[in-house]
Amino acid sequence: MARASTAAKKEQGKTKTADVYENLKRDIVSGVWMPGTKLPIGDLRDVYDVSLSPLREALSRLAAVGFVIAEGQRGFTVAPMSEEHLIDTNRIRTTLECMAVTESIENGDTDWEANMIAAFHRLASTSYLDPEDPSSTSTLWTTYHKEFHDSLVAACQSFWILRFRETLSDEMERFRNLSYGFTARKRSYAKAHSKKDADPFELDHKKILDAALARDSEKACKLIEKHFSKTVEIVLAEKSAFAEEALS
Amino acid sequence: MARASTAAKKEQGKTKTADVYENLKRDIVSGVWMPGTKLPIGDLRDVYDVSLSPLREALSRLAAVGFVIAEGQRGFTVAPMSEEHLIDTNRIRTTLECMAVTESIENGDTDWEANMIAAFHRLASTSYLDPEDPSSTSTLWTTYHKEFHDSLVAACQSFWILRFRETLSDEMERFRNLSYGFTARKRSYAKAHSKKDADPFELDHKKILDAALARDSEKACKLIEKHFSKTVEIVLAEKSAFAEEALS
DNA sequence: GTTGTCTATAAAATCGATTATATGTTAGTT
DNA sequence: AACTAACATATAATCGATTTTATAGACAAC
Repeated sequence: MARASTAAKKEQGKTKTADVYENLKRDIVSGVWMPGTKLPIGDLRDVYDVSLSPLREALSRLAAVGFVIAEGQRGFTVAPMSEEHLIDTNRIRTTLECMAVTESIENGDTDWEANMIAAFHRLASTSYLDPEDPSSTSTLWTTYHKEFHDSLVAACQSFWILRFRETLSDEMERFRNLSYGFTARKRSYAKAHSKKDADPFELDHKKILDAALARDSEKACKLIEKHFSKTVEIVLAEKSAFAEEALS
Repeated sequence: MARASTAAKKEQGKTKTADVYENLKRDIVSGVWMPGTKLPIGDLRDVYDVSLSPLREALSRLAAVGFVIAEGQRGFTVAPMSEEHLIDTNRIRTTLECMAVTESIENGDTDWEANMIAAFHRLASTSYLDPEDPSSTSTLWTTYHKEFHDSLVAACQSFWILRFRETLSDEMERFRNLSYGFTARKRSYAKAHSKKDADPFELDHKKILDAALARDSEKACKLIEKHFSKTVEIVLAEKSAFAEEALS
């Protein structure tokens, strides 16, 4: 069976449900639980070290969001992935993300600008590859990457756009993580560059940042669209883990 | 306390969680549980006649979708409503709905057309007002109304559009149900028309249907946008229940 | 050999009881 | 009177056990 990255790790004030939710989601997005795989609550209970109630609540939430499929009387399954689903996810994500930046650019104040610049700086200063394991992306980079993109849309006022957008961002991250294309790309990238170089997307991010600062929403949207479709192309470039049949 | 419309009513094959989910959602959308209201699990347990587990699972799902707010260690609350939220909901809903019809028009076959026509016919043949209580909308009309709009987008292939769109449709129904404007409108409508007349939106629906059948997506989008904003105007026309402070 | 039914087993769903956390109240201090 | 601390109460969150439902395997009938 797949080895879950996280067992018990409860922060203060949080509820166990919230913890399991985060851990489960992280493990699904990072591919510990593969698409289509059965999620036997008995096993999960042991792995995450909680009782059924918080576990099932977390699974229910994940099912409502779309990362998990809940079938009555037949338990939970990791949401499957496919090429069509990738295309769909990227398409809707792009649309929503463009709406989000556009609004963000309209509403953003100086603090918003400052936070974007700060987020970009953190991202640009972080090694793309994990120093310990140059075949995988640094978790810190992943965090900062997410935070940078979040900072772009932080001034968007729309409750629903932000909510939907986040779901789709996470789903795209799952595709990235399960993509052989990305893995292969990272290997060759590691060979070409020595150590703590800039990441291969840094130029993209810089351009997007500049467009946002220039309040040029049209340009920002176009750049984001390109940035996103580049990702899709890499994912599609090689057969990917999400295309395999689910194994138990 | 508010009187929940439904107690136990379990269909065969379904899980209790799914039942409570549906009943709770219906009661929230129909205003039995008002926006901002606390949802004490102990009380709900009695009202819906289930134990904590399925109840909390249902609440978790509702929280993930956005109809309920879950605060760690402080339980569940009905999602609040406001004018801004109404505007936002309608705006995003309109965008998604237009994408959905456009795609549906691209992909729809003769069956799709037939189902739309059938759904429209059912809707047009149903009295808008409840014969028993002419101050409220007939539940049958509400069902057929939803089914008609669903039929329009039924040929849309996008998983995410359909999913998000449904959430927003339900949220808009909640606004309609809690709107004094709609209530007032229904009263005057009941006076003007005698009995089983066509509903006030029938012309709108007919136009939208025709545009869809003519495969004119641009026109369909415009009509839908108008149709939706008419609803928003009515809701905003008078002070509404969702604008009141939540009472226990 | 295939199909169908029954049984045994495993898994999911649900319950009632327990524990942990928050909230409200009272008493004590300045 | 205002503030704080300790307690009591109410509510939420969690657990372990029970019940229900699905699934796999054996056996019988055709």
